[in-house]
Amino acid sequence: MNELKKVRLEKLEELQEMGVNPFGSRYERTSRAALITQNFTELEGQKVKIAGRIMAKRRHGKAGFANLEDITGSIQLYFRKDDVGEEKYELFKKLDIGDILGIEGEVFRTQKGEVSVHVRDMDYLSKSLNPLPEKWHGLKDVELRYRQRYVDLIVNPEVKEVFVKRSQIIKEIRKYLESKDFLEVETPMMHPIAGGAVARPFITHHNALDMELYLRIAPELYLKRLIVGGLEKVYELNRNFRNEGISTRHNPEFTMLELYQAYADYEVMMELTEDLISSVMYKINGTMVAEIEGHEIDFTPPWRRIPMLDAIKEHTGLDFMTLTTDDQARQAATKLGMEVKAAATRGELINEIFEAFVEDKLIQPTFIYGHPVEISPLAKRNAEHPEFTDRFEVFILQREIANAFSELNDPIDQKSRFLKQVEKRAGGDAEAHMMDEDYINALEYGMPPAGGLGIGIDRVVMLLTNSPSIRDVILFPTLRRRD
RNA sequence: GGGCCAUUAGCUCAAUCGGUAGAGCAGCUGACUCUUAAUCAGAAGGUUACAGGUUCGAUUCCUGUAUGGCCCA
Repeated sequence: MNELKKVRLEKLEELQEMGVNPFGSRYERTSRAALITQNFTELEGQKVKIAGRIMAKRRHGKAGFANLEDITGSIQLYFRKDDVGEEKYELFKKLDIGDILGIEGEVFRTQKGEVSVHVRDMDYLSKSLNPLPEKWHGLKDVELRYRQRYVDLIVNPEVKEVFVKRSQIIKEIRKYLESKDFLEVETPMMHPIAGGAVARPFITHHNALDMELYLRIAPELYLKRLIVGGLEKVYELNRNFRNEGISTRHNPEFTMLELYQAYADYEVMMELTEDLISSVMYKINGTMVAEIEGHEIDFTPPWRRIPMLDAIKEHTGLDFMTLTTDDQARQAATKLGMEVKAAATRGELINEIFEAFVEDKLIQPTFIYGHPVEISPLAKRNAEHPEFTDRFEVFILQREIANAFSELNDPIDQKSRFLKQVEKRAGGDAEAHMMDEDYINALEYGMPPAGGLGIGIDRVVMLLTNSPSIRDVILFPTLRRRD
């Protein structure tokens, strides 16, 4: 144990010897730190009771100052031996930065003009035993910041701001969807069959049922069962789990909004997406244009809409309207310098070329639509070009933000798509879809045509808070355990 | 999974060519009844991530491990 902690433990004992409980209980506050400054004219000379954490202390012999912080901000405290008495002044002298106090005193303004509380009485609410990081530089070590987010939140005010904003963003999304009559539902997080996305799942085990379960990779198939059931407009805003690598844009558990609207299609979803994200942007930041990582991003709708094949043509010169066979596609991809698997299909290569040559060019909000059917096993085929689907993804600042499509409601086509996925799986693709007979069964009862949309909430929060890493918008990001 | 980088006092950071590991903040002792990164004086605080190796001598060079960061897959 380090010296600093020992000193604090000794102080704790001294407090107890003085008859002071270092870990107090309920404290009725009459005001808050920042409110005192805001309402100074009404509060001047009035008695207030506040509580919070001591973040700075300046002592001058028989008087001194401290700063107390609560959720609203900071307020200066003024202690005078003559006013609080010998015993309480001893307590003030023993105060450590980090201690949590209840304070009673009068509001006044110091000679230098700072609104402060002239302390008359103080209660210990919690003695802090661990020393806090430095007041000026805060906590910089990113590993410590993630592992001990509580310390990060205490000393780095901008971190608190990000997570307050995150909460506001999610609240605004819910308000928006409620105003459009969407019903918020909760579907299982533990799935007997992991479906609805291309990803590897986490596996867990139910003891009583002696059954393997998967943490969900997406709620999609359950939400569409509800569309079959007639709920018409549903959404779920909650966690998904994918057993994949960790990066600045990936966390194994992440928050996703999925919504489904009966009798709509992917074009309705485009309108909804740009309206939802831009209006939340405006509500949160008061502007449609944001400077993010050196780029000026304009969220004003309508956003650019461009077919995937046109985007590829724009950035590589390749026209896949004329490259119609798998063979031609493989040759073209090889020419671009890509490593091409012998069995790669045209649709798969279109997707790979898009990811390799187009994605990182997409800065402004852009709808990319018309994805190949091979990589879209749950999306409706395009009426004119059945090898493509009525699907889109939204990219902002090179990041995939949303994914949506007209939902495939033909159970026979869906079954054959599943079978193709099962084949891929058998061929070693751990991300390929599993067969879900019950989902087919649901579709066989008849699912109205519907538009579906998924939005990566963490990535939206990253954009709206100008955070370069997903770990900056997740309170407790996944880390390796440290023993 | 691969590449590069980082790890030094509670925190933020130094340390020349391989030669006794330093500072600021915090903490401790003392002075100070309007300071606000308070000031002044003094003393203290280190398994240099961990395990090896090379060397008379390693924070420094080499190997491995751990954790983290960035990039790539």
